[in-house]
Amino acid sequence: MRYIAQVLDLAILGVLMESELHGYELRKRLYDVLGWRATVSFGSLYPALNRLEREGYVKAVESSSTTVADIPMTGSFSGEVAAFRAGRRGTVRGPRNKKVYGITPEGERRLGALIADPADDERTFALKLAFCRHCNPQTRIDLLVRRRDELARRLAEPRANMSGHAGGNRYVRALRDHDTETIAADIAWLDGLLVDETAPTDETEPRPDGGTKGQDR
Amino acid sequence: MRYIAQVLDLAILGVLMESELHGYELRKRLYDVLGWRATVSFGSLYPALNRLEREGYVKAVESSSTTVADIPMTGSFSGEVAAFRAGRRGTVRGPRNKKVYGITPEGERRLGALIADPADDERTFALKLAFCRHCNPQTRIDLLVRRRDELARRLAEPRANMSGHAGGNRYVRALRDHDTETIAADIAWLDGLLVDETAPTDETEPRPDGGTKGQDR
DNA sequence: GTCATCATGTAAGCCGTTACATGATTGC
DNA sequence: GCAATCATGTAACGGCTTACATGATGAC
Repeated sequence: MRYIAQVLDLAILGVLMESELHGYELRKRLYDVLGWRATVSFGSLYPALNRLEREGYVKAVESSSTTVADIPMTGSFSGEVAAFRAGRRGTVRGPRNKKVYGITPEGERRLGALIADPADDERTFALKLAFCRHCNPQTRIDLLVRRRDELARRLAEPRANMSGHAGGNRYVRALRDHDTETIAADIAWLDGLLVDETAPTDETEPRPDGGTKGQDR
Repeated sequence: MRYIAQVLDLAILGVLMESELHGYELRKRLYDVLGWRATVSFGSLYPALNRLEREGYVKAVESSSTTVADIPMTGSFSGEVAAFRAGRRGTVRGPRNKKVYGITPEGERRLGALIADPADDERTFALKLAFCRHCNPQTRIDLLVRRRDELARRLAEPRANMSGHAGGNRYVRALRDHDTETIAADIAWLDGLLVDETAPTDETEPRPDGGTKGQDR
């Protein structure tokens, strides 16, 4: 079975959707956005970037104005010389031998497809939600509902009928009870997001009174 | 770096500590105890059992009285014959070609060492807690404190200074806020467990007024 | 000139999965 | 007899990590 929704693809395309970045910076950004949830190592990040480039979803760009912290032209020449010396002439490289990637139109479509793909788990859901503003409202609602249903299913499942035998000790029970509460809270949160989603407010940010977080929690 | 605290070892030794089981049943029990958290596939379970047997932590036992649902002697003979016919004479097998495992004294020590090992993550923590009643109080407290500290660290970390650039959209914010709340709830839960742990109540189960769950949440 | 950090990559291996294969037992 | 379930295993592979290797750049 071929996985469609891979964590790395989602993560990379998602952050590249926001801005052009090179691998090293991309990883940091990913951490900023998703914290401990997405600790991607370089050993998997760089091969993934190369693969995505081969597949045409991202491409190396001149590290131009769009990049966040970009030293305009100082030292750029020596950097280029260094890159030249290093024999890296095949690809587009920036000053510090950086290779800045941008997302292609195909990549954008791919990201949309990844988010829309109904096969999601713990890891992919967070990523999909983080980047779901790039897809249409219905896909977004579907994502939230799907997640909600999955959590509801977990709440409903029998789980540990500890009648009679050892195994139902206090620690297992504590764990199970806490799970139940956490899942219930998650569902409430998702319901809140769904309300926001169906409410016909404009997508622009300000709105001083609580929109995402609010009174129902 | 050699991992000490492997999920499978913890899970297998932990449930075998409760009762003697064969692989198939063990997996179900594991699900009962830990739910979606520990979905171990047979493809990894059986090799792991064999490995643990080689290492002397578990051993095949006569599927005797201790097993939960054990058909005493009916059809047992034909089962043995079948097992004989199947050429399984090397090892101890039950009626349905079952191989029932029990934990050895070395296995118990191993389980204790696994629980005490300070390298824990999301997956191992739950398992350790589930089976921690088999280890001494201080190890248990250490485990809880370690987890608490880790979560507190996550709460404290800067995470997403979204000043200025795209990336701080409402969905990322919703995710981050929800994370914060979940972690805070987890810490409160751990604090509750720690209070229970330090309070000098006996470990026996009854105690009508809330012990594990309580008034502070 | 040297150290920390930035930056990119490769190789090996771990931990686990899915898919497949086999056979026993039970229920109908 | 036949299907569903119980029960155990193997083979292939997938995704990700750690450890290693290389080099550029900036700070001092």
